[in-house]
Amino acid sequence: MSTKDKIIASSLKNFLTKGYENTTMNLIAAESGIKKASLYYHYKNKEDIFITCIGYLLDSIEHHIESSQSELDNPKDKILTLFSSIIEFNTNLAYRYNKNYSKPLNFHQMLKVGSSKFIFVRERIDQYYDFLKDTIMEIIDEGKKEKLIVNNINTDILAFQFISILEGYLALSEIYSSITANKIRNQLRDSIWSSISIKENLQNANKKSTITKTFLGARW
Amino acid sequence: MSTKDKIIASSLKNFLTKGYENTTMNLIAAESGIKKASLYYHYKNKEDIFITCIGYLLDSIEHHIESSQSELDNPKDKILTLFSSIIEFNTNLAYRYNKNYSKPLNFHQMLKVGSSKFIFVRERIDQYYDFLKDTIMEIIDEGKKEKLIVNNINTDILAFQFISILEGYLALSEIYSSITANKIRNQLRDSIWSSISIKENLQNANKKSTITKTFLGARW
DNA sequence: GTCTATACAAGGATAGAC
DNA sequence: GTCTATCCTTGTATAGAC
Repeated sequence: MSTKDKIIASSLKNFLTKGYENTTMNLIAAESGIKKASLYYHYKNKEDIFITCIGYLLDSIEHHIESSQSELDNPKDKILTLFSSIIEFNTNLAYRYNKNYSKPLNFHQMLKVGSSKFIFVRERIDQYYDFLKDTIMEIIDEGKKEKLIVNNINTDILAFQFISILEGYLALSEIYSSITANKIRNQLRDSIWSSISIKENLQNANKKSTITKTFLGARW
Repeated sequence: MSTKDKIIASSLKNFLTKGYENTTMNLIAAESGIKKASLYYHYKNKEDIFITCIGYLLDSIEHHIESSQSELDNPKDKILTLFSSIIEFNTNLAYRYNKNYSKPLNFHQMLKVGSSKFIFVRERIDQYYDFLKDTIMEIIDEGKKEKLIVNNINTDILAFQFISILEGYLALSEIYSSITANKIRNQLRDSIWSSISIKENLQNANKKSTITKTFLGARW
C-alpha cells in the first residue's frame, strides 16, 4: 500500500465516522502513522484529501452495484438486488469502521460538504445519481418488455421513488431509533417489487373481490 | 425580544445554514450584536445554545403540523396536507435564511449531531418521529373506517413508507441537482394518496382492462 | 520523501471591571 | 447583565534539516 493510499484509507475512515470538520490533519497523521508535514507533500491540503476520498467512495459504490448486477438475468432479481446492494454497501462500511452494522456513518454529509465546496464534486455526485437512475430505468424497461412490470407507469417517476425510499431509509436510520435495520428494510424492499409487478396483480385477480385484492397485492 | 431569544434566533440561523461546527461563538456574537462573553452569561456553552435551538425547531415543526391539520375533516386532505406542510416548513426556513426556497439547510445534520451528543436529544427526536408516525396511522385508520382506504394494508408499514419517502425527498434534494423541488414533489405527494385509496381503484375498475388499469391507478 | 519545529489564525471559554 | 481583555488549545499550513 503506497503512502498516498495509506493517507486516503485513514482519512476516509475518519471522514465517514466523524464527519469532515471533526477529522483533523493531526488525527489523520496520528492514525496513519505519517507525520503531519508529510501529508502536505502528498496532498495539497485537507480539501484535496477530502475530494480524493469522495471520488474513491463513489467509484466503489458504482463498482459494487455493477458487479452485484452482473450475474442476474431477470428484472425482479435485479431490482431487489439493487436495493439490497446499496444498503449492504452502507452497512459493510459501518461494520468495517464501527464494528457495528447499524451505527450510522457520514456518507451523506460527506457528499453534501463536497457538493457545497466544489462544482466538479457536485457534478460527480449528479453523475452517480444519474447512473443509479439510468440503471433502474433500464431494469424497468426490460421488465415492461417481458410483461413482468405494468407498462403504463411513468418509468422515471418510478426510478425517482425507488431512490427516494432508499435515501429516506438511510437518512431515517441515522436519527430514528425505532427503525431497526433488518425489520423494516426487507418490508420496504419487498413492497418495491410487488407494487410494480404484473404477476402480483394477476395472482390476486384470480381471487374473489378482485379490485381491492388487486390493489392490496401492491401492499402499498 | 429578550437577549436569550436574540441569541437563539441568530444561532439557529447559522446552525441551519452553516451546520454545527461552522457556527462559531464569534459568529453568533457578531450577528446577534451581543459580545461573546455575554453569551456565556445566558448559556452555559455552545452545546447549551445548540440543544435549545433543536428543541425550538422540533416544537415549531410539531406545532406547524398540528395547526395545518386542524381545519381538515377528511383523510385525503389530511394525508396530502401532512406531506405538504412538512415540505413547506423546510422550504420556508430555506427562504427565510437563504432567500432561496431550494437551497438546502442543515436540519437533518443538526438532528444527527444533537442525537450523537446527548441521549435526551435523541429521545426528543424519537418523540418527534413517533408523533409523526402516530399522526399518519390515525389518519390511515380513520380512512379505513370510512372505506376510503383499502383496509388490509399494514398501517404501520404504510406510515413508515410515508415518512421514508418524505425524508428521502428532503435528503436527495440536498445533493442531487436533477431534483427540482416543485416538479417531483407534487408527483410524489399525489402518488401517496392514489396508491392507498379505494376510490382510485373503483374508478379504474369501471373501465376496461381492469387489472392493469387498477394497478396503474396507484401510479406506482 | 520524511521528519522536527514553528508560524499564525481561530476556536471555546473565563476573569474581572463597570 | 454586559463589556474588554485574555487564556489556553487546537486547527491548517509551511520552513527547512536530513
